[in-house]
Amino acid sequence: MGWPIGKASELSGVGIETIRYYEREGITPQPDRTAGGRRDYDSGTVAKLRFVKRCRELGFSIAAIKTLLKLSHSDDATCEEAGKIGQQNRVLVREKIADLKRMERALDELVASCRKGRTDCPMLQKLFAD
Amino acid sequence: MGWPIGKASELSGVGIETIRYYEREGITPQPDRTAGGRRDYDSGTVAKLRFVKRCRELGFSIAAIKTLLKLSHSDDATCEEAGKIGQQNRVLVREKIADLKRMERALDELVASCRKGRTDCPMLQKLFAD
DNA sequence: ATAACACCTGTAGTAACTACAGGAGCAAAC
DNA sequence: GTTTGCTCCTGTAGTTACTACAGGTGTTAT
Repeated sequence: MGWPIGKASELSGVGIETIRYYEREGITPQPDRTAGGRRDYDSGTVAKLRFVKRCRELGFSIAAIKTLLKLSHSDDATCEEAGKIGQQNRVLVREKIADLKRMERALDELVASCRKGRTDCPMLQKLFAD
Repeated sequence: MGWPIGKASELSGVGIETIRYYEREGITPQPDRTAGGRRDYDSGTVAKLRFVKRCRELGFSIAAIKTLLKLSHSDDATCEEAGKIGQQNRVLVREKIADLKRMERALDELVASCRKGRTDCPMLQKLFAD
């Protein structure tokens, strides 16, 4: 007897509905069931849930996490491969940062001249310009 | 006779399927139709499409863009309100940047020690740790 | 025994598109 | 005048990673 889904959720930080979603999607393994048909989690599956949670917080896609989980349970040297996936993700993260910084700078400029009581709006005008 | 959807797409930079989506969603107005039932765009609607495109590039949500479009066609002084929406969006953009920077720093550290030929992987170990 | 709660399955909704399938209009070449 | 090839039409389904029910069952505490 391990833990029911509510406890697994608490221990891993993954929401109950999300745990069932990960199971449906084949990201985490199907846990045992109790006589009454309820999910019964062992520490290994809880660890995998925690792993998925941390990976998501680092911006990894579900597809990448599936690969990382497979790698982490294979015998061959997988450090290089795992590192590559981490680096690829970092590239994506950096691209997103660059995009958002561009947005921030553009917004700074657009918002700067908006003021109470103006009848024209320079921001809207610039966005509408040819 | 204005332009067909393909030309409107070219002029505005919005993809054809996306133009039809914006119309369905009530973001942009329904254009006139030719005798044959094809969409016939005028310069005003093309301008709105370009506006939506620019707003999306600045990170505005579709809901926010709907409001901005309404504001831009109202008579009362809307500069303050528009500016507020811009500022709110900038806050969201900054939050996203902060999140992504946290991810980037964490990834830097995790990826750093990954190397070819290692049988253990410090990255995977850290992600799996209790 | 009953009330309250945790859990079950299955389905639908979210944001903002994107990608078909299957059909019809239209312009130019032959 | 018809055939080729292109653009366009509607309607529906898929994408990502969840989240939120509805309607029902198991378990625990009083």
